[in-house]
Amino acid sequence: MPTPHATTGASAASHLPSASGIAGGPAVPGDATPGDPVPGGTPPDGVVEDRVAQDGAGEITTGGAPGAQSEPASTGVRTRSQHQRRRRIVQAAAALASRGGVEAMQMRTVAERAGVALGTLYRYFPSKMDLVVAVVGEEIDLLEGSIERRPPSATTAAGRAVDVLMRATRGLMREPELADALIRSLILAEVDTPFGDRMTDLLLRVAGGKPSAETATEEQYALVGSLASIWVHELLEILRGRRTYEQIQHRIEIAAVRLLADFQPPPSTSN
Amino acid sequence: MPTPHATTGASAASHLPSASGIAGGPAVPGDATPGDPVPGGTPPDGVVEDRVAQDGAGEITTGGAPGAQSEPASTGVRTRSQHQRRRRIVQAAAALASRGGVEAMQMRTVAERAGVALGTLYRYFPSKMDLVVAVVGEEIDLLEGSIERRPPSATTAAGRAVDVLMRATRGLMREPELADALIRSLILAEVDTPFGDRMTDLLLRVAGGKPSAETATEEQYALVGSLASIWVHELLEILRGRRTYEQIQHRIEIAAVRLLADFQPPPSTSN
DNA sequence: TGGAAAAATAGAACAGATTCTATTATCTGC
DNA sequence: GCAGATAATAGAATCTGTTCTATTTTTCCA
Repeated sequence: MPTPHATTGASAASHLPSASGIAGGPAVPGDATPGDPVPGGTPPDGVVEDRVAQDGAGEITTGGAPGAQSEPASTGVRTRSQHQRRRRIVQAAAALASRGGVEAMQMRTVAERAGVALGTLYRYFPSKMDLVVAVVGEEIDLLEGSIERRPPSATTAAGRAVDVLMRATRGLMREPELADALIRSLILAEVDTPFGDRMTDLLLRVAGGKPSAETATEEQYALVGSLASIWVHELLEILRGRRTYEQIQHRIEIAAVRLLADFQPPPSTSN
Repeated sequence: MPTPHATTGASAASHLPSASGIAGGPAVPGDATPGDPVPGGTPPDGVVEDRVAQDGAGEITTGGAPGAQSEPASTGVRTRSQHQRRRRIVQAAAALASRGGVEAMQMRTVAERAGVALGTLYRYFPSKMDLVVAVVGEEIDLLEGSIERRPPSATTAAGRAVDVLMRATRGLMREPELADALIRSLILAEVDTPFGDRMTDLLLRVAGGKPSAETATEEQYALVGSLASIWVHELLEILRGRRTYEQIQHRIEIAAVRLLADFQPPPSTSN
């Protein structure tokens, strides 16, 4: 059995071959035969199609990410190739996770696929978890983009929230293995999970209507946060094969209607 | 850094030395110098005081727990010593986790402490996760016992639910390391998490007032389940040091009031 | 342009979970 | 009381995350 270690994973239902992105992003060519070292040069091209090729929030500027003491040398030099390297790493990681889940996303393998040394990979991402977080970050970026392009239109806050959550759910479920890996890993992470929080902000935006912070009462924030945690839980349940989309949607609706009851009804009848 | 591996853990606030149990159970003598093989015979006595010495739901009857094919030999023989062995294992695991968290709960160490061979440990618990699940099971047993002895008295369903959840929270927080280890592990487990589900049932009981199943509408079950998932999430947040008891209580109250709004108000003015 | 600093690299090394093997102990049915 | 089965044991071995070292590249500045 090639499935040891703590974070055992994936027991999801089906697992479609390609297509990735929490918001229905591009597809994953995914086929490049595994064992394929790619030593020093010749970095593998587009393991994951494109997946919003933005330069995520990098860490490695020059001063060193881990616990380096050397002067932070403000010169954000070498940034170009570093960004590319970072991208290649994240893409390789995502591609690997899309298939075998976290288990397949082994550090050594990611390094190989990305064409970097193991040590380099660790310089960019101090731990596997950090890598996972990075991958998730990209996924969420995709979702936010999707929401912006096609904002939820329901007339009630609950309706809009459910819309967003179900959209996110379907997006994630396109790659059950990846979703499983990411979600579980994030829950464990001690790092500020960009998942729950970003999701909460996103929900607050669509539910409250106003993106401003003043609209967000402490209480509203708590309520939306609760809804987000319920969603995460349901996501885990569907991954465990204990829920269907309908059940999830139903449950989230039930909870959303009560939790977001007194949020300003429709964003406005005009818009 | 002695903190490698995926499931990095514990970043909790304080960590009192002894006392264990989600419901404020007995204390943990915990001190028996670690390295102490205890080869074949002489099993170590009471690593963890007593911790509800019930014979949990064992698995190893004789037919083998894993994926054995041999006839299930109904003869539940050797069960006596096996139960004891199982108990010693779980106790050793709990004791170790009470201190260093999951990290300290190393399979080799647990085996040593329990006085069994590594292979035997794996025969009883196919993976570390299974062991964690077993430990959690005992913790929940303690909570249920506590609830039975001193049932929540609030007049509203929400009030009673909050009472139970906060009691559970405080109980778990007595051993942040253990709590952290257990909760995180469970969330990951593919096995039917005895955590969320058992907690949900417990909540449904105190909230709905009636333990019968007919009272539990599909919807009520969903609502209580949602509350449970919110609680788990808050638990993780407090473990991450991002919440105080007050905040958790406040958030849970906010959610409970709305989610359990139309549950039968007081269980009865009499009682 | 020369060289020091920062990055990368290859690859060994280490740690802990899980597996496997050979051997011994304990039962169970007869 | 014995033979075959099942459990348990000791300990080596495997696997993967993480760390460490020596060396080479790359980048940048005086």
